[in-house]
Order: sequence, then structure tokens, then C-alpha cells
Amino acid sequence: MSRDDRRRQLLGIGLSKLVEKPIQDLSLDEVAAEAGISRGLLFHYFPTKRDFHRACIEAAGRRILRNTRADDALAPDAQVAEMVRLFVEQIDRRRDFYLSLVHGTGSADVSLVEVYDAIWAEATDRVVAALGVAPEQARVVHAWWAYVEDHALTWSAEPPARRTTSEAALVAHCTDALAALLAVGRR
Amino acid sequence: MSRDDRRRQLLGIGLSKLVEKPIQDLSLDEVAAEAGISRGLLFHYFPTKRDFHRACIEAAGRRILRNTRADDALAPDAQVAEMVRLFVEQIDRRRDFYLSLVHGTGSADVSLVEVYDAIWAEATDRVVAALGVAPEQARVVHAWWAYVEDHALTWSAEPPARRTTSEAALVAHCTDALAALLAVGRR
DNA sequence: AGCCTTGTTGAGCAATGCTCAACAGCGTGA
DNA sequence: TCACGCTGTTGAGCATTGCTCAACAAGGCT
Repeated sequence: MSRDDRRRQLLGIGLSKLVEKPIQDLSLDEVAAEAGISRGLLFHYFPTKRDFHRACIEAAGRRILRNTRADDALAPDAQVAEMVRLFVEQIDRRRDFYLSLVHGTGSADVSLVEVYDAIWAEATDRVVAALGVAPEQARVVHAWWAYVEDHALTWSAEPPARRTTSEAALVAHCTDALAALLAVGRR
Repeated sequence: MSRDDRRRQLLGIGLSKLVEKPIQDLSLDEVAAEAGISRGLLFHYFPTKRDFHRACIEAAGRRILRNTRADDALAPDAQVAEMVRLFVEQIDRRRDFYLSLVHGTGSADVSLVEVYDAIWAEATDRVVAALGVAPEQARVVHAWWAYVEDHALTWSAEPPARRTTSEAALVAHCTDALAALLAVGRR
């Protein structure tokens, strides 16, 4: 198997496994066995377990960013609304995937923090670019994403049948919130 | 040594160690050695490594909540401002401690997620109680805490000498943001 | 004295992260 | 055709580490 194919296969296995259990509970033997290769080969591709873990999270982050990209042709406000909608739906559809791989850092692992930072920086840049937000307000957009994330997580936590808010209302609230927050900073 | 004292000692060691390295890299031998006890005794107090980890994070959460409690006698708005100020200062003073122990879940470990949820629920309750926020708006307060957390983390990430915003301005922005967000929900 | 509780130890097992020397298959150039 | 090297691959083996378990020491109670 080619180098790239093998890497992709291993990352795929890692993603599916890391949804079920934290990294401490995932043995590389397990991954190697599922891939049908020897442990040694796994260490050839990812020299250390931490490297493997980081690569998995990077892959998850790329997937999220890919799935929440809005159409450039839309109007600025519509772009943001679209991003939020895709983001909320992404979380709602695969809450465990999101929680276990994309959300939060924990773990005091510096290289992991960098990965998360890069993901949120990209999401922030998109909004800043779409709306033409002033650079000194970028941190407001960044923090607003945390606000949106938290809303989406609590919203998706309750069973769909019992939801008091519609998805559209949630998205609308989030976009309105961004406008309100930017107004706060401008005052 | 008494049961409680021993537990406290071990948790203290765990807290200091977990700031430096993620749980995967912390061997219980290390903890036992620093405490001057045998490995066996450590497993007597915390039957599994995950239990130890969870207990450490609970302790960290309790510490944060203790350090960010506002005076009940203050006016509602002042209480919130006080909480935010204490929170920002807490993060600024011990950023690594906060990042590695209190922020985020990751790890797909259900019992850990519960611990984090409890911490944020308590913080939310305090604000809801202080301001008399309507129950259906509690989730706005919850998400607002995520907003505040993100602001505090990016603010504390830049070296104090180069900061463009004062702490007071940050706190003011956050409290204003809460008012603005609650107004969005009410519309 | 005998006994029970409680904090404590240390040997030992099995799993696991990681290293390393070597091998198989295949294309390339002499 | 043979030798060479590159690349994906293996499997033995080492050291660490999470965890179990039987046993011990000391203090209080009957």
C-alpha cells in the first residue's frame, strides 16, 4: 500500500476509535490489528503515540472546517448565517465525534493546543473576511465562536423531540448575537 | 497519615504534575514516589488511574469556583463584574493550570464531561441568581461564560507589556456583552 | 492477651509504548 | 543477468506502567 493510502487508513481508524474512548485507553496494538499490520509499521508512520493522536485531531479539524465552509458568492450576512447553520448541524449530527476530537484541549499538551488554535483561527478569519470586521475586533469574533459552540453543544444535548428552540431560531440568535457583540465593542 | 490528609496530599501532587504534562505522560509511580509511598497505597485511595485523574480535575474545578465567588452583598451588576474580574485574573495568573485542568474536555471520557458540566453549571447558576435571569435565558448565560473564557484566554496569552486592552476594559466589555446577549434573546 | 480495623507494603502479572535489525519485493543501471 | 538500493514491512525484545493480591504493623477496644 502506498504511503499516503496507509496514512489515510490509519487516521481513519484512529478517528473512529477515538470517538469511543480517550487516547489513554486506545492501544496502538488495537489500531495495528484493525489495519492488519504489525505494530512496528505503525511506528514507522507515526514515530510516537502522541504524533498519531495529533494527526488524528488535525484530520478531524480539517473535516470540520471543510464541512462548514460557506459559499463566497452569498451576501456577507448570509455567509455567516450559513457557517453557523453548518456548524450547528455538524455538531448535532456527530456530537460525540465533535466533543471527543475537536472541542477543548485539556491535557497540557502544547502541540495539541496549537492544533486547536489553528482551527479556531481559520473559522474566525472566515467571518472577519466575510463581514469585513476591523482587525481589533477579531478577538470578539473569536470569542463569539466559543459562544456559538457552547450554544450548539447544549442545544444538541437535549433530545430532538423535547427541543424548545428550532435550529433556525438558534442560528438566528447566534448571528444576531454577533452583531450585538460587535456593537458592544464599538461603543 | 489520615485518610483525608493523604488524599489531599495526593491530589495536590496530581494537580502540580498535571499542569506540566498530560495524563498519559504521568506515571503513578511518579506520584507515589513524590508522596513517599508505595504504588500499592496509591491504588488503595484511587482504584484506577482514571479515578485519580477525575479527582484531580474536580479539585481544580472546586478551586476555580472558590476563587471566583463574588460577595452576595454587592449589587447584581457589581456581582457579575466581580465574578468576571476574578475569573479573568485567575486565568491570567495561572494560565497553564487553567488550560490543562479546567478548560475543555476532549478525551471522550463521559465521567470527565460530567465534571466540566457541573463546574459551568455552577458558574451559570451564580449569574442567573445574581441577576434574576429568566430560566429560559440560562443557556445564554452559559454560552456567555464560554465567550468570557475565550476572551480571557486570548487576552492572557499576549504578554502583559504588549496588551492593547486593560483588564478593566475587558471586564467591562464582558459584562456589557452579557447585557447585549440577553437583550438579543429577549427580542 | 486476643482481635479487629486501618494504613501500608512489595512482589508479581499482563499490557503496551517503543527500538532495532533484518527481510521481501521491485525497479534501475551496469 | 546480477548487483544495488529504495520502500513498505515484520517480529523479537526491552522497559515502563497500570493494576492485583496476600500479608504486615500499629493502635484501639473488649
